[in-house]
Amino acid sequence: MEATEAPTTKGRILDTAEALFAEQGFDATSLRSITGAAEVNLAAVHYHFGSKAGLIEAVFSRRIGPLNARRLEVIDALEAREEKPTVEELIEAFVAPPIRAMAEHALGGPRFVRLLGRTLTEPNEEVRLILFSQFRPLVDRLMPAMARALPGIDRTDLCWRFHFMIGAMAHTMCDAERLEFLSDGRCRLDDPEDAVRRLVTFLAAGFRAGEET
Amino acid sequence: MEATEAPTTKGRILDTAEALFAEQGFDATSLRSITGAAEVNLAAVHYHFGSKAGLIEAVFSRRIGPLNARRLEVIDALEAREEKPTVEELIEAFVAPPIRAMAEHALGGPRFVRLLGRTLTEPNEEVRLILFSQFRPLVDRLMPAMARALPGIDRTDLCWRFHFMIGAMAHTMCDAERLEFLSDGRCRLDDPEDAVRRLVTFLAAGFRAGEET
DNA sequence: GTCTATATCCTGATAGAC
DNA sequence: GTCTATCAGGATATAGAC
Repeated sequence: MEATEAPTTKGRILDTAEALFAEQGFDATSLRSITGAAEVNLAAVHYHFGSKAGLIEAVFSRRIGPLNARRLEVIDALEAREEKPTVEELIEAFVAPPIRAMAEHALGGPRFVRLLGRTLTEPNEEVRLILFSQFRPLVDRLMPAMARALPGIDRTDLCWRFHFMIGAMAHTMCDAERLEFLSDGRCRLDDPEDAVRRLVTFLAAGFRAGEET
Repeated sequence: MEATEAPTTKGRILDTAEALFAEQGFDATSLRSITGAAEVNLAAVHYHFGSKAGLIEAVFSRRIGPLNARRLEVIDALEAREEKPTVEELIEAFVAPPIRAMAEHALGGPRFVRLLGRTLTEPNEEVRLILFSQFRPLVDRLMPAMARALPGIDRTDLCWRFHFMIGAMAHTMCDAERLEFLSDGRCRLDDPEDAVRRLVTFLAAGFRAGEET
């Protein structure tokens, strides 16, 4: 599927909805503002997606599949290798794809990444369920691998730390403004590799805390 | 000011709005649903708060003041002491009050904490500004103290790590459900002291990563 | 598939009696 | 301070022509 599907009506709606949802949130974005900006008729939304909820789901499923596929590819490669994957490598496999995607048009760019990050703390029940189901297979692959990489850390701690990791990652994905604010402009999010490196360093140390050596 | 102000109309509106905002978000919560649940007249909202935006601001300012005051108290005590505050102590001063507040009626309990956590990634511009201004003095006290506690970490790294800390904390505050989901029920948020301990351990290790010893 | 026109409902806000 | 009644506008969704 194309990154930007401007030619077709359906694609234009998806692209515009993604952008407006990311900027304003779901409830604050009306179908009228979407169809207006996309220069498409209001009724086209209901024709192609059935309802607003259908459109929201479509916006997510278009991007999350490829994103999680990329993470799983990296994990597969790491586990097929002879040496055991390190904590750093596993964390990077999880954290890097969305952050790198901020610079990649094909995965929705900063617009979608910000939307995804914010949606990780979204109250809307429908949206939660979509994300839960999409993330389940990923968590089921990653958690055991992390456990093997960190034999000194007990399972409960591992879960807590995984939770903290999601929080740090989500916040990095969606709140470049606050980062600039509290660093007085010192830190910026324009170099994804720099951000990934700093995040992985931080998280790996956190995961290793108290490890028996 | 009382924790729950059910007797007065104004207080009932605040309590109910806090609860509904936390469950559904700001846009999805209508004034009618608030006044309905509070068993108060619709017009009372405009009489007491002027507008919906005024109500939102009131919901926050009632709680954030005391919460940040508590953090500053602890930081003051740490800095008045003879020995230099440790990273762990400073992190706890920042992170513990909201997590402990989940068990404290006086600070709004889990309702408000969840609301605050979610609002840290809120797109609504007005709400962002309220939070930014309330957090500025806290950041200005805490960052230099952290820098003194971690002389081996450069300023830019410190800002990034502070950012990661906010993410981990916010996620812990607002997403107990996902924590249970990904831990298959192993981790629960019902013991605040346990959560604080785990979070502080994780974050302190992250902050110390690569420290010159 | 795309359009116009419209149905139906809900939103925040206000005027004015009590 | 609290109420009723209502305004003006925007929301999602749909029916039906082309």
